[in-house]
Amino acid sequence: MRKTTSTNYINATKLHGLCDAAYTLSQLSGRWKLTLLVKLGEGSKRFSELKGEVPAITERILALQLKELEKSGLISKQESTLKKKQYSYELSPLGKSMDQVIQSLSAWGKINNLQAEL
Amino acid sequence: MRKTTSTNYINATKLHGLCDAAYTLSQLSGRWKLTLLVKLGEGSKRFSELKGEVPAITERILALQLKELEKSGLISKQESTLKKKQYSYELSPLGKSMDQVIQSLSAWGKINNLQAEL
DNA sequence: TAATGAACTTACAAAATTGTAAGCGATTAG
DNA sequence: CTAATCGCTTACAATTTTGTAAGTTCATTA
Repeated sequence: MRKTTSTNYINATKLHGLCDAAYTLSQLSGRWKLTLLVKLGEGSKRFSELKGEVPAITERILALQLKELEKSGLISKQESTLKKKQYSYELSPLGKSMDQVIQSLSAWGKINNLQAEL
Repeated sequence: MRKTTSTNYINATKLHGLCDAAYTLSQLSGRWKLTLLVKLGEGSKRFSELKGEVPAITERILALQLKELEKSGLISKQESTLKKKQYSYELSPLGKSMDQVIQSLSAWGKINNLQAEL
């Protein structure tokens, strides 16, 4: 939980007021969020599928990041109509509207991320 | 300084290997970096000008973020030809190549950052 | 019905980032 | 010559993020 009285928190808020780009970035901040959005861009997936596609993430962090993405409205969680207690995650319309942003980020990375040549 | 043996560090590296977008994001991570790039997109500026335009940042953090941006090659630091010990910062070609990314981030924020309506 | 697996949660610890306060050397203004 | 300003740096503390390890609940499988 964040302390809403800390300078840190207050600064973040101020920043979002004066820089739209920084606001967008804040919605994506968290080690794995962007990658999760990319994966969910391929279609809806279950918790364990995501865990499988991003092996290094721990269950705790995966749950945490999914919850935050849900809270910011970028993804939604659905319960299967067939089986109870079986969920899947998918991009919400807001999440889909990030498409252009994600494309740009990927494109720049593709050109400049030399490490990815491995 | 980052500990290159920590799981945290190793995970970041792995992630950049499997997601270009995440790599790009990592170049922008740091509370104020993106906003500094936006400001420098308007033209080259001096340390104190940047401090003036982003009041909440402290000198320590400003120096830190500028140094990191320089190290990742997104900006460059020039000494004035007229006066010694007077520097200015500007976007490097690599920094300018971020233009499309920054545009997307700004555009999405403009639409979705309700807080900016203040 | 006991065992298994999915999707988490909890308590804790380590690491990373950000902020506070003060100071310092060079240069410039007075 | 002296004081003020610029562009930092240092030592330290608070905050935030990320990871470890273990446990829980419900539902399906054997």
